[in-house]
Amino acid sequence: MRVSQLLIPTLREVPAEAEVISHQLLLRAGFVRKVAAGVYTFLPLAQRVLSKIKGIIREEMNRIGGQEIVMPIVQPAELWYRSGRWEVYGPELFRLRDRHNREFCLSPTHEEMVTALVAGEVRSYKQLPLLLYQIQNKYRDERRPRFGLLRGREFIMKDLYSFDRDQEGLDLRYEEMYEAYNRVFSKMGLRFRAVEADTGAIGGSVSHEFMVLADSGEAVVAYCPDEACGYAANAEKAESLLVPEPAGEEGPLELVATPGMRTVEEVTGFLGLPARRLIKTLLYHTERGLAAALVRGDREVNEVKLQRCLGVLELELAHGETVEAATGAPVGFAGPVGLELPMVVDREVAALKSAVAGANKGDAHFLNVCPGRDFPVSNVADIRLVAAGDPCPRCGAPLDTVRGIEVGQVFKLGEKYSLAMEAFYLDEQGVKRPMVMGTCGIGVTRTMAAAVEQNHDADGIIWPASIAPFHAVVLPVNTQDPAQAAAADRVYSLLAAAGLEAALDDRPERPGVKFKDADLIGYPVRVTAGRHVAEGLVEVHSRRTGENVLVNEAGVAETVKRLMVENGGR
RNA sequence: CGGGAUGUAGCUCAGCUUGGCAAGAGCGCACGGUUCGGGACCGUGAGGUCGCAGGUUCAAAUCCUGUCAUCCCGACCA
Repeated sequence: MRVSQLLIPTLREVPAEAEVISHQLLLRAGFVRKVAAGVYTFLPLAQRVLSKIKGIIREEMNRIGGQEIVMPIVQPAELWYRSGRWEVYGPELFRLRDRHNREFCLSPTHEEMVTALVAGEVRSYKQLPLLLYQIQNKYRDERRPRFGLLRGREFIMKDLYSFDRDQEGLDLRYEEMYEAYNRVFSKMGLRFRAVEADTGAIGGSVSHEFMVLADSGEAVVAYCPDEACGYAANAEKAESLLVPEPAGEEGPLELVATPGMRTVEEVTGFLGLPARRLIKTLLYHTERGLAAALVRGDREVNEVKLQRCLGVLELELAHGETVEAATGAPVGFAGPVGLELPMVVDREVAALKSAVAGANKGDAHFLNVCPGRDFPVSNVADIRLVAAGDPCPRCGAPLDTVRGIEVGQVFKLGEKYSLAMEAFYLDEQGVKRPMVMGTCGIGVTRTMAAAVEQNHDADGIIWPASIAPFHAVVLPVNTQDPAQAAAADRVYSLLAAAGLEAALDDRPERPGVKFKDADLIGYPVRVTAGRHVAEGLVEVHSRRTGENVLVNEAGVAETVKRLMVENGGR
């Protein structure tokens, strides 16, 4: 395609609204334009990248037997009432009413709809397993859209739903989806890691997330550096081995004055004790009232784990006034002794022999607090956040952490939706059974942005060849020079004949502009027809490695292919 | 949801404190010319309801009130 005819509005300056690098580069390189907060138009280059990403996904979904369908974006509330998620989903669900005042929502996901479809159309075990998927717009009214395409309110997602006869079938399906996802992201040329994950709002039991590794990622992954072990989990979910801590002698409960000592640092500094000997008591507000969470002073609460443990939908750290009203002491002096609230005790706290804790009284703490003796430890659980250096739950090696962008997730849903939507089948004996479901999703637009986050330099984007908008750009240095223009045209035709997608930058711009744009847009390979055309040679340049080779026209296609492979092509 | 900031040409921004000549600059765009291997130069020109509404005033981009939008930070670790 001729660049002079393409809509590629590149920008010299960084738009003021863009903070993260993928957002800046996608705007500057002419891939996207913002329409509203978290809502974007995809211009031709972006559309080409998205097509490549979708193509790779389709190949792999089809390979495991997936059948592509398209379901509506606008969904009747009735479907969501049936699953209970009309209430559960909260303000993130885009809700609307039609002229008859009937309630609808814009779909954030399609479990209800696809299950209702299958419930109506599938009757027999002979029709199972069934895998349906779609690549469709999704809507989430984010509390705060940000990071450009990484957290939008409208985005493109591939979602697949599997329907099996039983748990064994689901287990098999899960393996297939997991492997398919590994192939998908490998083919995209991205550095990624599959990690154990919490199942969140969609519900279900087992889940893995696929993380594109990038320092700018929002998610933290804890992983075992021992390749043979291979443990890796989202920090929201990650566990660690319980290490018994020699934690002092039992002694009589003692009240000490700790005037103005509110924080862990202040209290431990004042008393001359390590933070791991302190019990931190956090009060949380839930829809079922207040609850207390107890972790060691040197630890942080993992709210995802806590929420799961309490079995609540809302979980928010209580405000200062609430804490005072509940404990009778200002913030900083809460403790478990005598506290009349449901309590979740972290297993490390339960393991302490003697500790310091707030006295529920202003400017005072208790010494020698003994879990079990001075307060009940009926509800013990792992509710702490892992940290780098904690022992791996599988092999004990110190865990490492890395940041990532979640681009895909695989779930086992089980029978939750098939029961709610009455998706049953008859087995060989004529017995009615609920289908057992699985699901997996890939954020298509987010993957594009994540690819940029991971693959760029000071000059612009460096697309992996398999998802690049074009494989190469052919760049005549001086379009006024008939020899260069003609050589560029010939090379462009040769590349097309070799099955390569090339763009021809035939704009009558000065060379500097075209070179800058080529770098910014991130074509994996650039073929320059310039001063060496007189000798019958053109330059082939790798965007990623900077490798530059002079070849004659007959060798161009082959050289481009070689450089593409080195740049994540296939 | 709480806090902060911003809104002036397609983009980046100045002007606002202290109201007052015709509302500006750079880039981009159009035309002419010179240039042509890493975002050229000269000349000419087009382009703006100063986010929107109301108010104060002889006079508002500038002051006041409201509103909308966008961005950032936070959403409490006791």
